[in-house]
Amino acid sequence: QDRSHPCLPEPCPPTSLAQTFDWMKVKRNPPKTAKGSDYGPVGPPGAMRTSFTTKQLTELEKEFHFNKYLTRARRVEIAATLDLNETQVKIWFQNRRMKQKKREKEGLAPAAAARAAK
Amino acid sequence: VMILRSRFLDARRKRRNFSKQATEILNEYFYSHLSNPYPSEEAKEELAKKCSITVSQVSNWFGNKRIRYKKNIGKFQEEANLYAAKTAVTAAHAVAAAVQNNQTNSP
DNA sequence: TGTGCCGATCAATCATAGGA
DNA sequence: TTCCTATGATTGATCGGCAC
Repeated sequence: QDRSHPCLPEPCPPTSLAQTFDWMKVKRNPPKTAKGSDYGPVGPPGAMRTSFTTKQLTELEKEFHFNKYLTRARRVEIAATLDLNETQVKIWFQNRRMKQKKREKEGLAPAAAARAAK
Repeated sequence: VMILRSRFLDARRKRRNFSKQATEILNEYFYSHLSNPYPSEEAKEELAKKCSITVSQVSNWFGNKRIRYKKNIGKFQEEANLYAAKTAVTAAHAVAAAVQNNQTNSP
């Protein structure tokens, strides 16, 4: 919770006509990716964006091909096998489903667009 | 190290910059809605059509624009004033046309 | 009251395009 | 060609809302 420093100047250019709207102040909470166990070296506070390994991504893709949705049991199993949080696995599947939907959508639009363009 | 991930799986990242006119249209929308630059799905579709790009690309453009704008507002000041002036002129013309039209068709 | 999903978005990063 | 900045795309994770 140290993101909001109490002494930030935040000066506005003199001849600035543009205002500072709320959307420009939006700040998200940092990822709370604390592994199941613990870590000693570094990584004390919250955490950072996890970078999945090729192996983890390959296994996740393989599983996704088999099942678009996971059961609690399967999620636990995969998380343990790939050394990830259950949440990370859950979120990965969620994002993967959205990605799939987006691709299907984009995969049909071009055809229609090409037809409409003629 | 193993960060070599995408090197393999992302050969598709062959991007092309949008046309100058497309960028012009997107910027006009962005700066004329600077108080809330979040186009609705319908607005995105309309922009996509005008710019000849996909709705996803419009979303990407606004996402990148918002983040980069607030990251360094000063850097975009010049651009912001440029488009603000442009839309102001457009608005003025619209008003003038409206007045003209009102005088012509006043029952 | 708690959990998962959706849709949108954020934020950091990747990789290329473009200019000096 | 080399170096640096601008920019489109990708993606792990967050936010608000909804359903159960």
